[in-house]
Amino acid sequence: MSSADRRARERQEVRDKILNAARDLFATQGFEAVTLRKVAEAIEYAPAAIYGHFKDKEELVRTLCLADFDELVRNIIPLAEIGDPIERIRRLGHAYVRFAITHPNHYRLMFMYRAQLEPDEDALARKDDPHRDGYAFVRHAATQAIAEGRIREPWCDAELLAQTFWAGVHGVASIEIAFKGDPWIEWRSIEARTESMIGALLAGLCEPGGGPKARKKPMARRGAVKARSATSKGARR
Amino acid sequence: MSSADRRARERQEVRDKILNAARDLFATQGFEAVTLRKVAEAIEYAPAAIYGHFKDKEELVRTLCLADFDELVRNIIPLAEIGDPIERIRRLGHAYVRFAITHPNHYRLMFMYRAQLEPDEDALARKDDPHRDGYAFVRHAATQAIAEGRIREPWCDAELLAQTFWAGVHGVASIEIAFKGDPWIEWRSIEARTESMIGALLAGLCEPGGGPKARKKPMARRGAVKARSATSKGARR
DNA sequence: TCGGCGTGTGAACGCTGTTCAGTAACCGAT
DNA sequence: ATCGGTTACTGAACAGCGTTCACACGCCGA
Repeated sequence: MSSADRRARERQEVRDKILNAARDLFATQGFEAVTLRKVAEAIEYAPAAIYGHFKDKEELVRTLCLADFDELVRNIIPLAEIGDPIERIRRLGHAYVRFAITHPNHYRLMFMYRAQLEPDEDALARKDDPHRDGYAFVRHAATQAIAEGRIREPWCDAELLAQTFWAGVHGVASIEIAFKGDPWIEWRSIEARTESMIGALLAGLCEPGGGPKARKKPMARRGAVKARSATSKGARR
Repeated sequence: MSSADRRARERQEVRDKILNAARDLFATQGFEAVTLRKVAEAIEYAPAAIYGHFKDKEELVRTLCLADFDELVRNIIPLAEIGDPIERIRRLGHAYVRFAITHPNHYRLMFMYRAQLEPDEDALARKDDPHRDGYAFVRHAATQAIAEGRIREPWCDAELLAQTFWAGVHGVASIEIAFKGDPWIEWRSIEARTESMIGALLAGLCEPGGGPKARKKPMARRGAVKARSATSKGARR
C-alpha cells in the first residue's frame, strides 16, 4: 500500500503548505490579509484547490487557531513545576500576557475575534487536562490554592477564581493589543500594567500573610497532592 | 439665507438617516451586517449617495462609535455625585460592564475591534474632562483616592491605577462578549464575575481599613461627603 | 489497456467597498 | 426669464472577496 501512503502524505503536505502560507500572511499582515486567493497564490495553486482540504475559510482559520492554543499551552506547561500555586498563578499571568503581546494577531483571533468555533473532537479530548487545556491549568492551581487555605473566603470557588484571574490578564493583554500606541491615554508600560494587575488581584484574592496552611505545610508536592475537594462545587451559578 | 439654511438642514437630515439606519443594522444584526448597500437600501438611496456624506465606510462607523462613547459617558456621569472615590470607582465598574453587556455590538466596536481611529478635533475637545471623557473620570477618582491615602503604595500612580482598574472590568466585559455561552468553560454569572473582579481589585489596591487619611480627615472637601462605607468590604454583595 | 477516483483548474455567481461620468434640481446673478 | 454654477444623487462599472461547479488530468488497481 505504498502508493496510497504516498497519496496521503502528499495530501498532508499540501494541507500543511496551505496552513503555513495562511499562518505567514496572518502573522505578518494580520487577519484581514488572509484571503483564500492570497493563500492560493502563495502556494501556487488555484483558489478553489483549498476547498479540497478545508470545508471553508472558517475551518482553515479555526485550524490555525487550534494550533495557536497548543502553542500557548506549550508556553505555560513548564510552570507546572512550580509547587506554590499562588506563585504559579503569578508566573502564569506574566507568561499569558507575554504570549499575547508577542503573538498579537494570534491572540486577537483566539480571544478577541472568537469566530464562535464549536469544539471538534480533537479539542474536546484535551479539555480539563491541565497539560493541554490552559483554562484547566489555572483552575487546577486555583483549586490547589483554595485547598491550601490561601484564598480569602469570597473567592473560594475555583471556577470563579480562575475566571476572575483570567479576565484580569486578558484585560491587560487585549487592551494592549487593541489600543497599542493610542495617544489618548498616557499609557504605563505593558510590564508595569501586567505586574499591577497580577499584584492587585493576588493581593485582593489571597489570605493576608500567606494563609494558614502556608505556614503549616510549606512544601506542597505538586505531583501527588492533587488536592481534591474544597471547590464548593457545582452550586453558585 | 433661508434657502441655504434649508439646504444645510436637509443635508443633515439625510446624514442622520444614514447614521440611524446603520445604527439599526449594527445593533440588531451585528457589525458584519452593516453594508453600505443595506444602509442605502434602508434609506432608499443609491449606495453611492452615502459617499456624499461620509468619506468611506470607516468614517461612518467611526461616527457611530463616537456617539456610543457619548452614551457610555452619559451612563457614568451620574456617579460623579458619589463623594467617596472608592465607592465611585466600584459603581463605575459595575456601570461599565452593564453598558458592555447591554450594548455588546457597540462595545465590540469601541474596545475590541478598534478600527484605529485617530481622534478628530471634536474628540480632542472633550479629552481630560471627567464629564465627557470616561477615562478621565476614572483617573480623577483615582487621583482623589490616592490623595486621601486610600491606596496602597505600589499603586499610588493615578494613571497606573486607572489603567489597572479599567483593564480589569474590560477583561470581564470583553470575555463575556467574546465567549458568551461557550460550553468549554463552566461560567459563573456575569454579575458574579463582575463583582469578583471589582471586589478583588479594590481589596488589593486599597489600604486596609480605609487608609490613614480616611480616619484622620474624613471630610474631603468636595461638597457633601457621602458614604465612604463599604470600601474595604471585599467582594460579598 | 482500460476505467474510476482523487486532485486541481477556470470560469462563473453573488456579494463587498468604492469610483466616476452623467443628470437633475436648485439658486444667485444677469 | 434665462443662464451658469453648485450640489445631491444615480447607474454602471471595477476590483476584490468567498464559494461553487463542470471539467480535465494523472495515477492506480483491475
